Amino acid sequence: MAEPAVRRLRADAERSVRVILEAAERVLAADPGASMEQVAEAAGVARTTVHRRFASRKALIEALAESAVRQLAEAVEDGRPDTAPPLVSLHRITANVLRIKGAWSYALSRPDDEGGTAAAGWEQVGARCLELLGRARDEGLLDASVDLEWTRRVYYALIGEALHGPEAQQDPDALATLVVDTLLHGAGRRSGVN
Amino acid sequence: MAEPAVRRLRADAERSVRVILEAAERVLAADPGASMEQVAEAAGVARTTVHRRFASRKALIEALAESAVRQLAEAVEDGRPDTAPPLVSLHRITANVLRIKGAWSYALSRPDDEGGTAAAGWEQVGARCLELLGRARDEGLLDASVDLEWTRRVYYALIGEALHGPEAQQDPDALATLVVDTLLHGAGRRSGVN
DNA sequence: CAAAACCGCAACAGCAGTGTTGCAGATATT
DNA sequence: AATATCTGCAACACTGCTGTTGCGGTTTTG
Repeated sequence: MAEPAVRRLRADAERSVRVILEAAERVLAADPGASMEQVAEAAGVARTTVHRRFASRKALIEALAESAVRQLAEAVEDGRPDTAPPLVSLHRITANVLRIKGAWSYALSRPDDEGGTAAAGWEQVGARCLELLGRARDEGLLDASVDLEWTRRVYYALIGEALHGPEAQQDPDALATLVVDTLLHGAGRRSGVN
Repeated sequence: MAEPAVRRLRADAERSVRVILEAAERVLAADPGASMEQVAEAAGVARTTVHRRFASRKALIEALAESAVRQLAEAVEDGRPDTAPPLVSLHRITANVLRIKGAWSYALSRPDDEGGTAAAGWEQVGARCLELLGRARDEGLLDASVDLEWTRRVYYALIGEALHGPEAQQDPDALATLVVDTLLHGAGRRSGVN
């Protein structure tokens, strides 16, 4: 079952796939409507080669999303969301995800695509995130009255926002601190309570 | 100066413009790559009529953005951002903006378009928002150490997020409360301090 | 009511993007 | 070294969207 259904690709072909996916990310992030031609050019490859590796434009984008969401899921798991203390895990995951999402911003920009292999990955990430937030709430890190779904969406939005402005230049840990801090305390006045 | 450079449109033509803009919002919100044909059909109008009123696809989208941003600016001003108490103004503006942005989500989805008439409107809205937040900080509503730019972007993101999920069905005031509350306090545990 | 403006309809030209095929030469695999 | 695979290139058909023009009929305006 672990063996691929199709015969394994030759080394250079596999490299082409990688290069094309990376180029697609760059080009489509700059212009979501960009053509296969532009992707091919950015990859330093002929347009026909792109079509050889990916049956259609749709297939390319789906493959891109799947590749990225796999890395994202890995980034989440690396933060040990179900064993480490919630605050620690939250910080680690945030830093990891910021790194991945910075590199694959386009590929990860359509979580709700319906009917793709990537959808499953998104559900896993979403579930893990909810578990973590639930644990955080149980341990008193989050207010008992918060809506976890809403909190998760706010968390996603903060991550997305942190990657856009000038602060995106900061090192990942500082950024993660900003995101987590904002998520937990907002912008209101601190009452000396940490 | 106040008189239009072009001769005033006939009543039915002006109505066409409005109908087309509303249809464009609906159609493009569902699919940003939708064709003029689809817009025309949704508006109950021939495709050529769309082209008669808007020189090009680009012009249509620009007009749509401008119309929406004008309403947005109005919604902000209605909240009296520079006279009312910050918290009151913040709540009112949030409710107003949620209403407008709910109706024109596509038209308002590209604040940084560069080189359009709408850009000026966006700058005005952004400036007003910053002023308000600055006043809120001066009066102790926001923490003295917060970055106003970051706070503003978080505010925008929260508004955008509030319009997507299930909570979007709630009445505008409850929604505004959720947004403002999250902005000020985040999701962390409340320390009994209001 | 008469002029002007607007609309729908049909037809057209043009263009850009997609996806396919065939072949000759380069590259990896055994 | 022999074979299978991959690539670039050129060409092609096809589709869908844009933008334009002209005309006959309708609606607003003054």
